[in-house]
Amino acid sequence: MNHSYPAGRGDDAQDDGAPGRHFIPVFSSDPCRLAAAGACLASESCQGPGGEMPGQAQPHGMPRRMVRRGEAIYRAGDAFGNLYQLYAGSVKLRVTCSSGVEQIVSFPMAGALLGLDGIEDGAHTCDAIALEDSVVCIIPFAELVASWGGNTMMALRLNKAIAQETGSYRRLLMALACMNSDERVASFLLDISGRLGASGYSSRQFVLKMTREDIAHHLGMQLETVSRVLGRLQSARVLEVRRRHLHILDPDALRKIGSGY
Amino acid sequence: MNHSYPAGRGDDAQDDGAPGRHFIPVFSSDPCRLAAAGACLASESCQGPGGEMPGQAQPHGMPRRMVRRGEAIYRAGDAFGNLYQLYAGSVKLRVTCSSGVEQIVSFPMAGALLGLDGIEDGAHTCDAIALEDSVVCIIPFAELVASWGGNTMMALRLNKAIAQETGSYRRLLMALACMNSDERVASFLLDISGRLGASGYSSRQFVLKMTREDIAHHLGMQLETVSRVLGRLQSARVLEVRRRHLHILDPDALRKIGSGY
DNA sequence: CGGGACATTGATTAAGATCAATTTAAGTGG
DNA sequence: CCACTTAAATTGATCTTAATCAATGTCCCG
Repeated sequence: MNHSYPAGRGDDAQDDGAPGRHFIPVFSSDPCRLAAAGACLASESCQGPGGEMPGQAQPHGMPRRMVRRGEAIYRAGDAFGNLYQLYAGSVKLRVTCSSGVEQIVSFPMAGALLGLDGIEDGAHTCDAIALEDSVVCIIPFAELVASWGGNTMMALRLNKAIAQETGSYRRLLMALACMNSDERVASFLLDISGRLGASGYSSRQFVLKMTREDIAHHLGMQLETVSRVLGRLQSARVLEVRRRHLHILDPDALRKIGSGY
Repeated sequence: MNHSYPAGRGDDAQDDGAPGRHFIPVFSSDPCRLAAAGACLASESCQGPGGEMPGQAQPHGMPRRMVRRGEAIYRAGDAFGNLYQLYAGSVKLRVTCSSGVEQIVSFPMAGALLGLDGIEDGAHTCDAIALEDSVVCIIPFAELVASWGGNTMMALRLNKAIAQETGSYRRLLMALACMNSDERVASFLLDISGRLGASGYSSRQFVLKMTREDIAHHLGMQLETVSRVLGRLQSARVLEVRRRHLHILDPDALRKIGSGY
């Protein structure tokens, strides 16, 4: 019962090949991990080690912007001009439909490319709201395209990025269409866990940056239901939940639940 | 009560600027309407009037393929090599998840570009199943990319096509997350109606090419529920339903329901 | 040390799933 | 062309899940 906060204290350093980073910092001080993944669209020269986190540094030659918790990076209706690479922090992408109901379409984390929703017809359709103080690299779209200079590979890279977004929507679609609330929450947690793990954080212990209401609006359910499911998973000794602090006790059980028993 | 089948007999020829085509033929004999819309990716030369429908003609210089009802154009797991432009007919895009539950992610109609789900990681993730005898233009992806020859405009056109697919998934997502079954069915019918209207068919009277089960699997509900909703809409004099034959009596009422009253 | 946002928990209700039985239409082959 | 076969659709009865309404608890921030 005597939890050692802050959560993220890794008892799973053997988790995967990632560096043992046991705390989840508010600000990441990594070099652009997109460059490492070959996924950085900004420029080929984005390869510097740059381990420091200077307030206004521009390792890509691209401007950065700091966004405080709750602030928008862009809003639905804004003219599409830039893509944004989320350098540090986390974000919710929200669509508000005419009747005022809101849906969270995704929770991008550090490394994600934001703003693709503006490509369809020149205006953004989502609000991108920071869930914590965050930093984005601003990538002017016109410059990006110009920088390709007829290099088809670069164009295909963007294609793939958009297609990946499509794919993630398709997966969420499946969840909403065919899963019950337990399954939805389980697969949501596994998604978060997996992405944190892939970024080198603990995939077993972490802090949710979003409210229960955000999760509910993401999974197409009510916040009370989210709370109840978490409670149930805790009773079943699959999770340990303390507010936003989450500890996955039994990943296998969670996976089983997430894929429909 | 004495319906004049086949449905599609337009009592709404004034519907929009489209040519008065009152029956829905199994085979369309239109020229590539994608060329007209500037959306044909296959080639710039795809502009011929070509009103005839020769079995193996290749107006794009691209091969065509005929698919019979129930056949797959491609299947999940197939290596991604081609895009397909649906020249005539209609299709369901189906994802089957590990637990065997299936979800219909979309119902592409004539003009649609198929196969984009393969771009993400080189293999298709959906089955594309013909709902009726259909014809597709096969567009080898490598050739398509090669044909751009450094022309960024063409790359951007494909970007936009993928982004549109993303957008349509986002809209379906909203429907599944925030709408009740009446609203879902109404907005589904409006979508079909709108797309038929945009293609020059009657947007008021048409034949659904898919089963109730397909619709249910698209909207995340049970086929019985689809049937009941249609029954209710019929009682409310919003629709006239006869099996697959559908007549929208009160489009305004349907729109109201579709957007949450 | 409050004050307010966020979260949990309980009781009740309603929407849709599920189970089950017909009904209807569309092919199919004699 | 008609009887037969089968897939699809409708309809009814019941049950389950999650929504809704409401109260209370807890933590974080100033």
